[in-house]
Amino acid sequence: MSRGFTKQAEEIILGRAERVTRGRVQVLAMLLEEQRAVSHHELEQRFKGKHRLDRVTLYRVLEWLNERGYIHRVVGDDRVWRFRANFDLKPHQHAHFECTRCTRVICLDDLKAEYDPPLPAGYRSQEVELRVRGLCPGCV
Amino acid sequence: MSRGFTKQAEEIILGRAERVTRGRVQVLAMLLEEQRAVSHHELEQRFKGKHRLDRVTLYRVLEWLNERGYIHRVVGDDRVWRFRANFDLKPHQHAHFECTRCTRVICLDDLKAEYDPPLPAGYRSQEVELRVRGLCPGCV
DNA sequence: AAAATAATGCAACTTTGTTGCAAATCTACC
DNA sequence: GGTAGATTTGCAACAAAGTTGCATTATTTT
Repeated sequence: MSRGFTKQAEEIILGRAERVTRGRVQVLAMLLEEQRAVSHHELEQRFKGKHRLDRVTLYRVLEWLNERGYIHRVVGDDRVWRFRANFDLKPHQHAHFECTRCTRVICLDDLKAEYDPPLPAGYRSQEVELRVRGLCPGCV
Repeated sequence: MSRGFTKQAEEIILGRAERVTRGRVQVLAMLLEEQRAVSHHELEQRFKGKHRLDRVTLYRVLEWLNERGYIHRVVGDDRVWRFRANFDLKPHQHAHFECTRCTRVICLDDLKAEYDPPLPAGYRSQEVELRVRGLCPGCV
C-alpha cells in the first residue's frame, strides 16, 4: 500500500478530530487505494503478515468508518458485506454492479442520482440503490 | 392458509410435470398468499405445529422453487434472504422497498421495467434491481 | 404393486458477523 | 515528555443463517 493513501487516510480522520489508530488509517487507506467494494474477508487477508489486525477489530473499524460516512457498505448476493471508500461525502444514493460469476462488486458512481422513484402512499424513501447484476469484463 | 392457494400451487407445479410434494405445494401456496417477500425464518414458524417441515428441507424447497422461477429472492440489509412468488414469469427486473426500521420488504412491481442503465464498456447486464430503503407506513 | 428416482430429516459443519471483558493504546493536559 | 482518563484492541465465546452428507421416506414410472 502506497504511503500516499496512508497519509490521505490519516488526514481524513484527523480532519474531523477523531481518534487516529493504526487500524483505521490502514483500512481506510486500503479502501481509498482500491476503487471497488472490498469484503471483510479480503481485507483480513492483508492483515495476516507483518501488520496484524484482529478480525473483530477489523469488523469494528469498518463499522466505525461506515457510521461516520468515510465508507459505505453493500450486501451482495452471497450475503457478504463489501466496503468502499466514499470519495464525496454526499448522502447515499448508489448504483452497484455485481458480477454473478466472480461476485465482484463495483460501484457505478455515474448512475447515482438519476432515479427518483414514485412510492406507494405512506412510504418514505431514505436511500435508493440500483443493483445491476451480470457479467464483468473478466467473466464475459 | 386457504385451500385456493394450495390448489393453485399444486397446479403450477404439476403444470410443468415436476415432482409435487407437500413441502413444495405448501411453501409456494404461502408465498402466493402473501404479497410480499418472506424470510426463511418466518416460513419456518408456520411449519412448527401440525404440518411440520424440516428447516433444511425448507431451504431446499425454496432453492428449488427459485431455480425454476416460481419464486425469486432478495437479500436485505440484515443479510437475510427473502422469498416471493413470481406472479408473471418474465425475467427478473425488480424494485424492492426495504423498511429500515422493521426490515420488512415489499416488492414495487410497477417500477419494474423503467430502468435501462448504461454500463461501462465490457459489462453485461443480466438483471436489474432497484432497492429503495426507508420507512414503511407502519413505521413512519 | 414394485422398482426406480427424487425429496426429506437429522446431525454436524461452515461462514459471517457480534458481545463481553481485560489489556493495550491514544489524546489531552500538565 | 509523562500521566490520567477515555477509547480501542485482542481474545474467547457466542449467534444467526445457510450448507453438506447420508440414511430413510415419499413420489412417480412401469
